[in-house]
Amino acid sequence: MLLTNRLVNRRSRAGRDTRAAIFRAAALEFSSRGYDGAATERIAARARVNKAMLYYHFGSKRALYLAIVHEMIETLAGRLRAIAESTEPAATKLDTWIAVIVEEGSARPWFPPIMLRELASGARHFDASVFQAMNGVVDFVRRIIEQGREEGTFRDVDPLLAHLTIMPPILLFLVRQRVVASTRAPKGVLVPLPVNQFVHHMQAAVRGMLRKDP
Amino acid sequence: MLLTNRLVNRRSRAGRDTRAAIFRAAALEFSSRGYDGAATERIAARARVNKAMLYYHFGSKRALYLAIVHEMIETLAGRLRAIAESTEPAATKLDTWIAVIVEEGSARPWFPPIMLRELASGARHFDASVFQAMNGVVDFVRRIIEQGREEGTFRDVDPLLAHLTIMPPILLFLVRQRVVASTRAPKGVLVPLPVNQFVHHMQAAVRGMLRKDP
DNA sequence: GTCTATAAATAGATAGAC
DNA sequence: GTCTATCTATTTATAGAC
Repeated sequence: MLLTNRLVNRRSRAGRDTRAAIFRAAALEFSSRGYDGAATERIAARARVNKAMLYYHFGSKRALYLAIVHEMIETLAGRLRAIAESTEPAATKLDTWIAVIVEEGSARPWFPPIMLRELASGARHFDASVFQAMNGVVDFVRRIIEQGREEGTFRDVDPLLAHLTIMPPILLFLVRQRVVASTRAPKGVLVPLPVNQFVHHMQAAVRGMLRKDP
Repeated sequence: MLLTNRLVNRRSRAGRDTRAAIFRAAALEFSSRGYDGAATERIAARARVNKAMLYYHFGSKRALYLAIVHEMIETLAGRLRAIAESTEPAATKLDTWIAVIVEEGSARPWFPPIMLRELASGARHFDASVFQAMNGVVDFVRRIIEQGREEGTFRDVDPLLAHLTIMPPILLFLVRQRVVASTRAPKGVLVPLPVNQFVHHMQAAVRGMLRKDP
């Protein structure tokens, strides 16, 4: 009786902590090794629990992976939707758009590597809801470009092509940042670049891509 | 004695054919599954030879992988060097630059996925000579931008940032093309895009990024 | 050069005690 | 909820016949 008081919504405090530890450990393991390269053994070790806990809390390696992917995709898509639906000028929206992707990708260091690897493998481990979120994001780009054209500041650019020009450099920059951070005496392609400088560069590049006159 | 006539430079005709078959099969397997996900068993099956042949011809899974990476990086770096060293105007060089990356990436369908996955994992399986080739490529970009500034057509853009804006969209576009090709009733992020349209878009976007006026 | 057979290690997943 | 122990399949790699 007293024991059940320690249960909160079918899951104990310790249970939620363990689940969160596994989630984070798995995110890092998947991000540095990829789905196939990730070992449930190493995930458990990183989370300082036993391998069996992983199956108790998530059911399978695949389900654990999808939990991580869903969380990151839906968080980002939610923030990008808010930008598209705000009342700013289109040009300002795109500046924020870039800053937010960099921000969310930095807050979840596992996001860029996982996303890149999935795209490289034809999104082999994604499910329908992930594609739905991705399609939503392209639709937000479409709406922003349409707004910019109505405001007379943007030229006609295919939204998918625009998206394919904005997102990849950010993902690659962020994975590069992490390689740079763990490299001593970096040079060449691995010289450090401040995040702010990159954001400003991307904002300028995207303005150049959509500018009406040239 | 008659038998040795069939040997060519220490390797028989059949030996070279087998080696090439393994090379190609491995490139496709690595590209769709990644280094860890790739199985030597499946590579051998794709090449229609026995698994032991892979070790006879290449020594190890890692050596086989590096042979593929070296071939693709050095071929591309060679062509990009030729562009940088040509006598065209800088703006023309960048148009060709983009077209050539798309061309080489299309000729070697395994190139974009392998490259993306390596970057996602911090180039874990690369060796020093690969980094050297990558550094060379950034240096070619630097020279082209300097030329454009001397010609008075380019503004001052960090060569590494420029490279990080040009290469990633191309890699992502090419992996996307292959997903699209194997998807029926594609929509949203998976609608087909003609390669020519993408190349023109990228050329315009890069011109916009480097244009002097603003 | 090419094969079959197999060694040795490691993977994902589960049973069952507590 | 958490653990130890273990099952089964698959992995990279090699030995040895031809």
